[in-house]
Amino acid sequence: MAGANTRHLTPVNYKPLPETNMAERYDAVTTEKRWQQRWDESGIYKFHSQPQGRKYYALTMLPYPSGNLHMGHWYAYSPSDTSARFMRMRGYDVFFPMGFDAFGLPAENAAIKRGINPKHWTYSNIDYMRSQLKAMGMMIDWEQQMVSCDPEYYRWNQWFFIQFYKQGLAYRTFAPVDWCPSCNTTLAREQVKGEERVCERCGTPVIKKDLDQWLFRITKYADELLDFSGVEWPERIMAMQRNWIGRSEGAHVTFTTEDGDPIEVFTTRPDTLWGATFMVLAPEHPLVERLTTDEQRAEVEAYKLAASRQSEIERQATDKEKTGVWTGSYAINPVNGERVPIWIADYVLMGYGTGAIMAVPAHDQRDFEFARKYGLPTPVVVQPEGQNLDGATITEAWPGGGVMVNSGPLNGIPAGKEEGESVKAAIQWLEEHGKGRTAVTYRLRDWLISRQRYWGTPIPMVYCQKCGEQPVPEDQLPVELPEDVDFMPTGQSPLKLHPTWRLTTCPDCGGEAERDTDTMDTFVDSSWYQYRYLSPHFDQAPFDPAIGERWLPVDQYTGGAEHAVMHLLYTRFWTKVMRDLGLVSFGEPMRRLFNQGIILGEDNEKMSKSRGNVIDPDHLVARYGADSVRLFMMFIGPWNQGGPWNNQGLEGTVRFVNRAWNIVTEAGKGGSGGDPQELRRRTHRTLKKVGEDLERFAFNTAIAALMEYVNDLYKQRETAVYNTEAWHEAIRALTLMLAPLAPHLSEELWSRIGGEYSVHLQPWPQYDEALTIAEAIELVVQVNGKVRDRITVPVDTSEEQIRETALGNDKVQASIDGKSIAKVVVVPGKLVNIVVR
RNA sequence: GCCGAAGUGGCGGAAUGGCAGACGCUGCGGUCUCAAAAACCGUUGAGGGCAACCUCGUGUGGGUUCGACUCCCACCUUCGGCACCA
Repeated sequence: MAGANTRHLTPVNYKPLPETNMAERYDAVTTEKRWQQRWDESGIYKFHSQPQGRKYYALTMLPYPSGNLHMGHWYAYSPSDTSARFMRMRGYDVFFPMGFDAFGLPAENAAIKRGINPKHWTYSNIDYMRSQLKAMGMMIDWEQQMVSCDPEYYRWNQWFFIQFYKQGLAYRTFAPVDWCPSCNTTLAREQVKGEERVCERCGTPVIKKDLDQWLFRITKYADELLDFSGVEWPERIMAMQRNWIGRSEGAHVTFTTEDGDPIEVFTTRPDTLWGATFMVLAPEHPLVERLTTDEQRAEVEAYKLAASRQSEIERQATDKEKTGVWTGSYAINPVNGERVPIWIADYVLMGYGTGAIMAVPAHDQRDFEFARKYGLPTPVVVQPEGQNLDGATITEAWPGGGVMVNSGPLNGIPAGKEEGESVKAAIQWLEEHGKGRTAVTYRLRDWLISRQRYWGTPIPMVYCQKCGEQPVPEDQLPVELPEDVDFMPTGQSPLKLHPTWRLTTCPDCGGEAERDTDTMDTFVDSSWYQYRYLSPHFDQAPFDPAIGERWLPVDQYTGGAEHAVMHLLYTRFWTKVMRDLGLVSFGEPMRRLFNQGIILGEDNEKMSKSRGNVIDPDHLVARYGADSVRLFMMFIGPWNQGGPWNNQGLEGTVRFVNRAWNIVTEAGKGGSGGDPQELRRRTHRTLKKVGEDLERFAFNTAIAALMEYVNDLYKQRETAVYNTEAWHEAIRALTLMLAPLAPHLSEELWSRIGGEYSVHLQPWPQYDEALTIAEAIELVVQVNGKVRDRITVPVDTSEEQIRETALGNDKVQASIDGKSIAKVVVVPGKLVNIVVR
């Protein structure tokens, strides 16, 4: 760190202020406004399309323009801005852009409820929120802003859609899909949350509908999305994505009905095939119709009807008793030729695997419960070591290991998935006999992107009676949203009800055709916005490749963890497609990710209007200034933990701002005592600590260190070190260290001590390692691990000398009390531990 | 059930093998003031002692170590995600 390029602090710029009797109070509110204006005018945050030196792309999740910045925004943005400023002082050319995720339902709902035009509503919100963001003191170049509802942005959503379509990555299908009855639109599987299966944005339970919908083939990238090599993301997010993708290895096995129809099943335990005594199909399985015998038809139909009427939640309740109905038919177990009855049951889902399973009741708890209920046999084929399970008497399934029994060629092989174990052997046998093959399934579904709403990107497809579906030619993009639309929530896309918009001509034959009237999921907008920031008005491609080459990818992304399996998965997918399209040379959009926690109300509950615990940042800023609010956001605790707001806690950082102001601007009395060298040590130790803490996003401890430092300076000011060079160095260092954390205060202080505009263009002061080392150090002296005394010794004291000093210590002698000394542990710089018996 | 995070004073938290509780809030005492606010100074884990000091203490129980909030094993609790996923 403190190498040849060390920039030592020089106190030359410090001009002592004239002594005044009356201390000037810091007026945060007017000072902040003044500097914000100056920053704007002087363009110190201007983006460089050619980075000056090492580039650092710091990105934070963009807001939805709801019309007001809340505490959550402050909690997300204060530290990310501080970090960006810090990196800039560390010598990087930092790009820290901001934009608006401007498509979405609230705009449309405002139109429905209050008759306001969604576009006007959105843009006036954006104007207001931009002024709020400026009031936070963020380091944003607003020239680089992107707004997703601008045609110049969503034009490229449409362009991407067409590229996806050409690559076979976008396709339309008619299928049962999740529908939110409150938002009146379909949702992607990721956007249905929890056991209650509720809509991600409004919390309403979703229902199933059969609809024609566009999907993106994210499943094609499932395996690649499981690979996180080369990125530094929180373990939690990677685990959630892995979990969501749900890769599961096993085999496809083909059973045959007595009529000769194949039924394919997926299993992770092909080794237990010899213990399969029945099959179960999902009630919706297409073969059920043909398999059902006349005698069983009434019962099967009744069961299917009942299953279809059950809500998804009821059906998927894990604790529900298993139910099912026999179809009347049998299949042949391919490994041993046995006849096994084919049942239908709602615990088998059409949406996973093949919608059909082989049931091995002795080794799968679900199958076991089902078999016991309906009197089906439960033969054991895996015998756990040292036991002798009997299929007739077991009371639960044995899913664990052991040795294969009653399994023909597998007998005697140890059960397991490893090389030389039963699963591999079974797959080999199946492949050799043409009865099955190794297979992988995923829980991940393709990304459904059609939305039956107005305020989004029109899907650039037209439907011609003669030529079928046709993409809109790229030179006709964007397909613009019409403004004269009725916003009645009918459950159909408002665009469908527009008298003329949907009528167009076929790009192929020129005949009459209709546009797709759905719009895209707004998560499409945020899947690639980080690229658009680089050149928000570029009209030849989604972004200017020359700038992209210099600035991409994002070095540090920050945002909430709630996007783990939505936005953060989609944007990884999108980047991989962009790579395959030749637009970028990398496959991961963000090298590092940090998830901030959630700021809570004073009652430790999530802030909400209904709880009445919402704290309005604007009021606080108007009263205390933005710096104090920023500082408190960062001081609460580790950024990734979140935590409760506390109004009195804010007073603490307000006080700190005033104390920092006072120590820099107020003259001290001086006095006797004090050691300039000791002060320099404090200064350089603080520089080291604060720098290291900001580097690792430990804003809370960085601020604590600065508080300690200011407290110390208050004491030092009344000693002879006041107004020495060491003092001036300290004041200057303090001002610079405050710059990323409290940008307005430090700018004002910097100008007061004669610094050249701007403090935000200054390099971060380097500490001098040699100066951080004390001449004398205090060592703890322990006897049997208990602290008995502290001794102060010169830093270069030998171990032998330390040992003797410690042993000679009065208190130590008293504690030893004649016992024999077994061992003396000396840890240089830390302690001495004397072990006695 | 599986995966992940966390458990430390009255509160937010600090310490990643070496002085537990930095820093801040709250409370208590004081300076200033006619008074209050602000500001400043002191104090604030529990128990004991007139005192110097002593004992206990980081969810629980074990273990490793000269030494454990920190590492290992088992468990408890809370939060987040997933889940009849075959």
